[in-house]
Amino acid sequence: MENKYETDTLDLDIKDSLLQETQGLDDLSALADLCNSTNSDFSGDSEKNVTKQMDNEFEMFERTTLEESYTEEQNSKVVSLDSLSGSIEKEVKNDKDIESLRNRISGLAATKAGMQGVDKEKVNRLIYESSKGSAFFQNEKKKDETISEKINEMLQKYEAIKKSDLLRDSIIVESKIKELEQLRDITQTIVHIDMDAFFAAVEERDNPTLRGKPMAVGSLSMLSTANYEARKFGVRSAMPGFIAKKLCPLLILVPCHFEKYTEVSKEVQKVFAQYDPQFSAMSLDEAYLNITDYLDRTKQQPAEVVQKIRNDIFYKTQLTASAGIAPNKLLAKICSDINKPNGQYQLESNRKVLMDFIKNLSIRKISGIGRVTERILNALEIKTCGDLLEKLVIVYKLFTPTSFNFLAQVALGVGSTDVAMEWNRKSMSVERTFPPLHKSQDLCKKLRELADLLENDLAKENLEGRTISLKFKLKSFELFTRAKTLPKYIHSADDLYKYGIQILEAEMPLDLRLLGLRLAALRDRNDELKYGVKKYFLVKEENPKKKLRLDMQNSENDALQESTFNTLLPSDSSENTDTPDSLERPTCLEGLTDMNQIQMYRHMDQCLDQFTSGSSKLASSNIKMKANTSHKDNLSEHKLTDKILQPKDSQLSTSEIIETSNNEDSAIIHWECPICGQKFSDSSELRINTHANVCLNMNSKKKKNKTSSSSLLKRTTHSSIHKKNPNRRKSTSKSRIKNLSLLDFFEKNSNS
DNA sequence: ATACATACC
DNA sequence: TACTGGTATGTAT
Repeated sequence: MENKYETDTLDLDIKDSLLQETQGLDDLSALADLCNSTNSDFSGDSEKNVTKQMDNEFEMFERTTLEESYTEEQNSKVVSLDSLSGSIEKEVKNDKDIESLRNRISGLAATKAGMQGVDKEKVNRLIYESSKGSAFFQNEKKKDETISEKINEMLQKYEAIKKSDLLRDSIIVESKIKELEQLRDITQTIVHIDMDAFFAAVEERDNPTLRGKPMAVGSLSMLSTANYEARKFGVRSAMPGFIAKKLCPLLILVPCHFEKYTEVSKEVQKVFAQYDPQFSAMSLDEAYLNITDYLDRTKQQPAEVVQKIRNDIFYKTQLTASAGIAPNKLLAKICSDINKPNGQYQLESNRKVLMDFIKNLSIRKISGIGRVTERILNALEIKTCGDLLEKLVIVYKLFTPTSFNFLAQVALGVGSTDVAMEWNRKSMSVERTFPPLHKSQDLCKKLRELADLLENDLAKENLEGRTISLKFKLKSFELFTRAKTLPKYIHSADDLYKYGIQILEAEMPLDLRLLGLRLAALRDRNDELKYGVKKYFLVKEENPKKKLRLDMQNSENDALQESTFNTLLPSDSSENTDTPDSLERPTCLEGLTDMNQIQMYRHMDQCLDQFTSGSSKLASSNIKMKANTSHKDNLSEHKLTDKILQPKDSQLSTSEIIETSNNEDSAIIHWECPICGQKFSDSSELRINTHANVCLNMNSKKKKNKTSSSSLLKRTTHSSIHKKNPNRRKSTSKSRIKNLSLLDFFEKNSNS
């Protein structure tokens, strides 16, 4: 069977060349990006050594060659970019890029061992032809150049730093290392389990005809996963099917059956649950388990337990899995790859063993270090975790604190053992690629489809959100996002469309190949009921017209809030003795019922519509349709958010609304806006916050002067040591933000 | 808060 | 002909 696909010779050649040039992996760069821009495996697997090496081999070719050409191009940029590109153009014939790409990949991969200096001409041709033929390639190339620039900047810094005195920094880094050593926990037994070529394996299982043949799950546009036969040809996950077909003409494409994989995944996860009920699934085919308890209970060895898990999986699903056993997630993940497929690897829970293990480990193996970071680190001559440890001072000087923290942990093989952490979602989105569209009508239709899809998904989890964002991918593959935080929570397709279209229209005309719609700042739709208005407002008992007051301290504490509700509040009043007039404005909190809600809602909607639709008119940025305009031109145009939000005459319109809708007879007044004085008969948190936000936006834009309070909202750059996800419930942090912005407003008022 | 980039599967 | 889709997070402004 193998002969049929002529894999034998290829195999050998590749193995040979790999042995001779293992360090070829060190030269990394772009073409991998070009052929594989979005990362890696869907059903995340690489394979057993031989095939794995083959993958690497292809990558190696792609990367080294492009690296060279880019470097060359960049160097010559200094001299004369025009002359160079001109010469390339003359030099190169317009063969079909398809053909040449195939030739290069298969041909050069097979002869890699001897092809050192061979190919500059060929490579130039490849770039030229691909550039000419494919917007995708062009875009990737541009991205790559941006990275190269960044790297150059960094290297310049590096030169400067090398000369400086690093003693102080070394001490800091040393203490950081000590700190991490203290933190190191090797008492846990963490397992990372990863199904082998998951999607493909399921398809093979259900259709044995496919076995032994190169096969991939996906379409001509994109593959999810390839089986091991296919991988021998260089076919990989996240590769477009039409390229895979060129690498391997006999490749069988099987369409994706996601529901089926989900079903199988459930079976697999049942097995996981028996060994660790708290296991965390990273995707359909992959999970972390902490089997420490299980080992204690059953007095078994890790390796035998993991073997059992894998047996169970096979028994239940007829599918194989690979596993890594290690003292933390970072290491377990790496280990699961070592004896893949259908194998496992245990890393002893011993500091020395583990340090030796990572010493020569390519940084790229670490989850979280992708090709960009890899390139950057490589530029600093950091290729392994050992290098990383050695050069940690440099890393400290050149990277942000967050990145340094992460890399320091990597360098020491320190990782989280926290498998049970619950997850909660922060956003929900849908996006679709289509043949480029430019007619606004068509685009609107697409948006509508997305809105319907998203509404559906949101409903499944009973979510609503107030930050809506659109994603645009131009025909040229350039990517843009536009987001807007609304003054109210939304979830319906109508609302998603209504607000989405405003953003979309503001950017037209567009020539898009993809449109995406996302909703963030989510909360459960019941939260509005659960965390009622009392949280934000406290009442001064002795005052007949009760006072409104911000409650920052108690916003998260229902019990406390309950108890203080009928008292005047503020424990923090001492520090806020300078409270502005606005706080003294009488606000009625009597009878927290929801009378006249319909009218209220109508009013708010009008108010909001006024607010938001006024904004879209002002927006006029156009995402460029042609490659003529430069990216930077574009960037400057993006800064129109302020304009969008500028209320201008919205003050007027609001008061108009007040007058029209605030019918004296009908409304029982429950509260009065401390900002604009508007009276409301509704008491729900959402309405009040919604209104407050509108007012805040209007008023804060009116006053241009910034106040000290804005520093409250500023992020602190030097943040936590270990960026562990605190996983707070959403509404908590959000309440805080709201309170802050309200406070912000009041302080501004007091200052003016 | 927004835009964009990187990363993961 | 044809280069994904969903989510999180880091970085810069």
